[in-house]
Amino acid sequence: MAKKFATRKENYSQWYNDIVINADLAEYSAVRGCMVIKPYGYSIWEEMQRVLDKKFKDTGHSNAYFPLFIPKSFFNKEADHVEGFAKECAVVTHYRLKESEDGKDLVADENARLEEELIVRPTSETIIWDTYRNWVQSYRDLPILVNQWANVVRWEMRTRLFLRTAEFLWQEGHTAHATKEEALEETKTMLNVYTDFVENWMAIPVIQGTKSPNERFAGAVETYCIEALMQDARALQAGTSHFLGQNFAKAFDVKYLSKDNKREYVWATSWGVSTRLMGALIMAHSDDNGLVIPPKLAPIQVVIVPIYKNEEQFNRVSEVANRIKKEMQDQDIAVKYDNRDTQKPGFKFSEWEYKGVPVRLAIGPRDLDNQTVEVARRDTLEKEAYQLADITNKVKHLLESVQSNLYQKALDFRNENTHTADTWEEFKDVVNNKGGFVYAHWDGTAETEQAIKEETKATIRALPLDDKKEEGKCIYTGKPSERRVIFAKAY
RNA sequence: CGGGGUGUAGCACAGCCCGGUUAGUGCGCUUGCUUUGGGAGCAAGAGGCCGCAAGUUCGAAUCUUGCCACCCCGACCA
Repeated sequence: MAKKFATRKENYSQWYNDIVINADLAEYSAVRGCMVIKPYGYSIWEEMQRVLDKKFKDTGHSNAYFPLFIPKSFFNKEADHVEGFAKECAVVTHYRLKESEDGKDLVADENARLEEELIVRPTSETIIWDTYRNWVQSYRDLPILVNQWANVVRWEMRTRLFLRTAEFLWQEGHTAHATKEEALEETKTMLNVYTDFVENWMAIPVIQGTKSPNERFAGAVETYCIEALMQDARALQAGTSHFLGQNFAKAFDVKYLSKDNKREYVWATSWGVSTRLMGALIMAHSDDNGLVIPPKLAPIQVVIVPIYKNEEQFNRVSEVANRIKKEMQDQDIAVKYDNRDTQKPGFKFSEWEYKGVPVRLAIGPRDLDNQTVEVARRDTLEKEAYQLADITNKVKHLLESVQSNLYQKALDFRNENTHTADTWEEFKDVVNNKGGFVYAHWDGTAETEQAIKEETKATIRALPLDDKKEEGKCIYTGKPSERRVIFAKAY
């Protein structure tokens, strides 16, 4: 009998938590709001990093590393930026501990107070732009195309594994350009990199758009985003790419001398994705049997489970299993032969299924006699006996098929959960009873957006990039509108 | 920061109201035998500052006070 975990229908957030914990992805730590990412979970993140890092480098970027700590005064320099992040900053005030009076405890040494307090970075724009000032003098120094892989801290009140934790891992790209056009192009290039990654590796369809002023990154002129839909019909922002204009260049006085010998402020972008993508991966594909990982990001793509009654059988099965393993490794398939003799086959089936391994092979005495392998695919749970001959190629195609099937399923789901609304009543009905993305007219004001949010909890997820102009009336105020925007309840 | 809840074995919990032998149950763990094509069975074991501190009492997991931590629901957010 299978162990009982929550199903999506019963309790969606419990289902999510069960998967994170029982698939061995992460666990709560001793530190409030912070998690331990366990080896299996981290290996998925490493796959994401590997793919993204290559894409960044292929588009001309280099990695660098900037400090974890940021002098408090840096934060004051860009007004919107401070306002956006001040409420969730961790502050370092002392640099030494000492024994307390009663000798039972350690306390911050009041004689070791920092002259200037340090902020633990919630994002690195300020420290980076303070640094870039020294890197830029001439147009010949531009562009600067730098990315950093780092941890950041945002002191959240309520946290959820991967989706929102006080500390999280991410990458942040920070670029500097001579012209506005070039910076804008960079912003869009990186949005496309993210789109390509999320759609073709994570197998999650996304909508590209820009953010409304309310949802825009603190300090950005324009925020581009990709929005994905989870299985509970809530939206999740999967990545953002910001056009920062000259805001940070002005705040940190970063100027260059142009060809015609004029002092000009540089133009900036920043862009990032975080371990939150792990949450997206889980919620987009997994089912009531556990995690489902798209093959292109699976740390283990194929697991081989031997079935045997005695040592003699085990040896014969292992011989075949090891041969298949070697053959697959030569074809760059990540394969694991689970030859533990401490667990039974049924246990292994369940375990690997719960951990989302895309393809499972089982080999037992019957297969040896018939020259077959039992092949099970995780996405559909279908099992089929394959002839042993040419198994590697067949599995390779199967992996491709799983990958595209997952994408198609996610796309179908999104299409089924995308609606339009033309009146306020209709809008409320869709948001409350159906969920999903709702295309609706909006008068373009922050007040209306705020009011809609307060009454329905739905926010504007994106002003889609590929939309067509369409005359209409704002669902809330009835004022004229030129286009539909996408509303949804979001993570 | 508001409202609610919980701290007892690695995990999930019972016991507390109504104080009284050696603090239990399930899962997990160890050992042995039998098993092995979808989470095995039987038997024998190991494992506890009952969140912390003080108080009441002959006696506290249980009653009182204080503290701490975490979880859930709201406001804020990638």
